[in-house]
Parts: sequence; C-alpha cells; structure tokens
Amino acid sequence: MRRQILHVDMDAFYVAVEQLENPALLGRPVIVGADPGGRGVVMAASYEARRFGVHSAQPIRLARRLCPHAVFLRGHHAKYAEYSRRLDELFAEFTPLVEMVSIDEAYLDLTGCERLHGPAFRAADCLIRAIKNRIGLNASVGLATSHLVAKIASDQAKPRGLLYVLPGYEAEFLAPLPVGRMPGIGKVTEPQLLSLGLVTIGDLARFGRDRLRARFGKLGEWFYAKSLGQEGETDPREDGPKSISHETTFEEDTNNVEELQRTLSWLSQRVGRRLREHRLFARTVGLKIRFAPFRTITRDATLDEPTHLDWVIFQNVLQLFENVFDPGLRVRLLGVRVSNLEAGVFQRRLLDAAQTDKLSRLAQAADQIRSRFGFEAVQWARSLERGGRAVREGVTGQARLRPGAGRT
DNA sequence: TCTGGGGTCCTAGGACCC
DNA sequence: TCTGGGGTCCTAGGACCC
Repeated sequence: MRRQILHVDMDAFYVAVEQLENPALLGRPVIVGADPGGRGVVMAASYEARRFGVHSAQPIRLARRLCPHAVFLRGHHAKYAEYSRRLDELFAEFTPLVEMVSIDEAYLDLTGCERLHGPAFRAADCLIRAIKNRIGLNASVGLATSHLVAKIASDQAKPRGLLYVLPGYEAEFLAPLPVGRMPGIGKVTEPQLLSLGLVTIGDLARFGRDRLRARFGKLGEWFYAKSLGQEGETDPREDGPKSISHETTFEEDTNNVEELQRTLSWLSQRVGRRLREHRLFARTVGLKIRFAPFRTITRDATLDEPTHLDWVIFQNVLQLFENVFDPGLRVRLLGVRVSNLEAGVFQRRLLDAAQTDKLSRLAQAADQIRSRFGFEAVQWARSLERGGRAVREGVTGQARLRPGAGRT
C-alpha cells in the first residue's frame, strides 16, 4: 500500500497565539522573543514584521532596528504548550498515528484512512479547516508519500496552504528547489554544495551517490537518497529524553567567580529537578562555557554511579569548571547538561547509602515545595548568597577525573 | 547586528581490552 | 617484540532543527 504522510506546520505559531488572544495585534508587525534591548533573539515574527527583514533566530536588537514600530512581546511558553496539546488532540481524531515533532509541527500517517476520510487531500483540507474553526489558528499542510517530501511541501505551501505531491512525482517536485530547502542542509553545508556548483536538489541527484559520498561521507549518501525523495529507514524513536540541559547567557560578560558558581548551582538544581520529574538518573554530567569572544567549550565527566541529585551534579560541574576557568577570560554563557540517562534504581555503595538517601529526600521535599510555590521558593544558600565555599565531602557519585585532565 | 535555549545526531581520536 | 586489529567506552566539538 502506498503511504500517505501529512505534515502540518503552524504559521508563525507563537505570534498567531498572541494575536488570537489579543485581536488588537492582528495585521500589525508583532515580534515574540527576548527583551528587545538585551542579548536574545527573535523566536517568531508575524508576516507583517517579516516584510522588514525580521526572521526567527535573528538577534533581537537587529530586529528592533529593522522594525522599530513592531510590537515586541516576551514568549509565554506554557500557553503555547497548551495550544500544542490541543492540536495534538485534534490530530488524534484523524489518525492514531500522530507524531508531534516539535511544539507546532506534526506528522500524521493517513495510510489506509481513505475509508474513513475519503481521499487524503480531502482529509488534509478538513484538517486545516478544523484547526481554523476549532482552535483559531492557521496551518500549512504538505501531503506526500514520505515524511521528507511532506515536510518540504508544507514549507512550500506556507502560509495557509495545502500542497499535495502526487505519488511518483517526488523527484520532479524536489528537483528545482534550492539545496537549502532540504532539512539537514544548513548555513555551513549549503555554501559547500554551492561551491561545487550544486544549486538545486536536482543537481544533487545528478551529481550522483558516489561523488556525494566521497565528499560528505554518510551525510552525502543521505543527500542523494533525499534528493530523489526516498525515505531513510524510519527510526523506531524510542521515547524519553537523551539529555537534559539548562543554560543561561549573562546580560554582561563576567569573570566574577562567585557569580559564576552561583549560576552553576542554580542550573544544577534546575537540571536535577527535571531529571527527577522524568524519574531518570544520569551517568554523565557536562559543563558548557561560552567565553566573551563566542568561543564555546564543553567538558564531560562520567560518574561511578548514576545520580538524580542536584548536589552531585553541582559538585561535578564545579570540578569541571575549576579545571578550565581562567580569570583572565570573561564568560558569556554557562550551561549544565546531563546525559547517559537511565531509568530506575541503581546499586549504591553501602557506606554512602544513608547520606544519599538523605539528599534524595531533601531534593524531593524541595520539589514538592516548588510544585506549589514555584522554582524560586527553595534555593541552596549557594545560589542566593555571595561568596561562601560549599562543603565538599563524602558525596557519592563524584566523578573520578582521568589522569592528566588538568588540575593539580 | 554581535549571535537564545533546548534538544538530536555525527565524527574523530585516545584509552583500554582481548 | 618495533608492532595487528577489532570492539567499546569516553570525551570534545560541531552541524542542524525549532
């Protein structure tokens, strides 16, 4: 049976939600993003703002310069997540095979649904109307025999469009499009392809599998298959996160050690809390530092045994930090990440069990308070006060640092 | 115009083991 | 011993996506 994959993509999602809740914003240039005077970027721009050259991921200060009369709004993530949940519910009425791939985007597998909905393009039309009538938002839809072609089609259809690529015409549809339209070809790869004279997706197909592989390795093989509209093997996508991270950019670059350590403490607590929410333990703890000239480094430490404790995360991150911190360099961003995640309980060393239990109960008590009063309700002294060295003794799960990893 | 935050996946080299 | 090769784990960095 021929597959029928539908890709739904909401038009200017964050902005559209804001306009729905405040109709006075309709028809105006609206920009959702960070503080327009700060160091953030644009998260979404209305089509009216886009006419001035504003686009997502653009530095927000530039957006303000390009379109000073725009309405600037800070994002409301919880609100967008709620709309996303409602969309998911609506999609589930069309098929049980729904895959939300981001907050405003989903694939619906309509294969074999003709008896229920009629031809797939009619179902797609129904879907667009249902989203408009019942939720109030505009969506664009691509319909094709593969995820990749459906996604590119919905992109071509924007805004408020429906594009159906007939079975057998995938390669013809893709051929004239610029290589940059292909998901996976970004601002680094695109110029490399252009320098080889490969301008359109059709050029990729003609260049051939062998030469693409020679230049780009495994990626090249992907490019070739995709240029013909062929689907890679559909990955089973086992659920659950593979990593959890939090990071923050300072309003001003800093080399103040106390401030940096407080920030690491805060980030460790946020990460620990999310870890416990997912009922996961992490075996690897990572630090990310971006220095003032936008040079970024990362450092990882793998623990003897997995943890879900803020304190253990923090101690290890602190160790990594001390290994690389240079007071002569100002820091722009700090991040804390955990990976190598495992479900369930782990074997504890007997001697440390009592203390680990105590810390675990403490963390859980803090989580409970936070669920009632917000994350800020409970903090370690470390992330509130200036100065003060943390006590560092007998914490289980401390990473053994590899010989030669620095630090005398 | 100096460039967010939260993720995923891939590559490549070194350690270490057999 | 002047030298192998496969497999796995770990780390660092980077491209890319929304």
